[in-house]
Amino acid sequence: METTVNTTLGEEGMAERRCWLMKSEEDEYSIDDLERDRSAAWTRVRNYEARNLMRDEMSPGDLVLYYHSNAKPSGVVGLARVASEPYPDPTQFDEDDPYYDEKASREDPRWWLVDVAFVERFPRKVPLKEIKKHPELSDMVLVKRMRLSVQPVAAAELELIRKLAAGPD
DNA sequence: GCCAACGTTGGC
DNA sequence: GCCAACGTTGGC
Repeated sequence: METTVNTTLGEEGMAERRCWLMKSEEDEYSIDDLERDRSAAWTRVRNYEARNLMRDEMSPGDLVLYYHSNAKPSGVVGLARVASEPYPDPTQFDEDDPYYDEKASREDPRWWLVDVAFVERFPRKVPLKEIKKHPELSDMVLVKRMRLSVQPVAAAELELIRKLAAGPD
């Protein structure tokens, strides 16, 4: 019997679970930081497509591939999960924050986010280069497009990357 | 650190 | 509503 994410992680509920990939620059906020903090508000996303996914599509419990961008090499380093309902990104209201948005108001927030919780660090990083080599992963948004820091991932893609993370081949 | 890709802004 | 200028992402 094939091991599935649901059984290995003991997820509660049988509802259909969506999967995601979220990028973070390794020296900005790494998976080590997330493990230390246990969870984090995914602040300062200022891209509408990424916002829409967090605001409209994510559900608590959804699994998230944690991706280090600007790393050596860049790649998927672990697993997280969506840990809250969407709520307004507080940094948009903070005049001292570089991501302050003067067009946003508390009555009409522009930027939304979710909390993300640490699940596991993979035994090894799966580099982007390796992901690009796998025909089964050629439809990933990560491969087809650049510059989208929050993106959907198929369950089969997530499973394969977890397997690759257990060891090459 | 370079620079290509590409999303956003703003003049018209 | 077009599109050039601009700014940012993110691989390398």
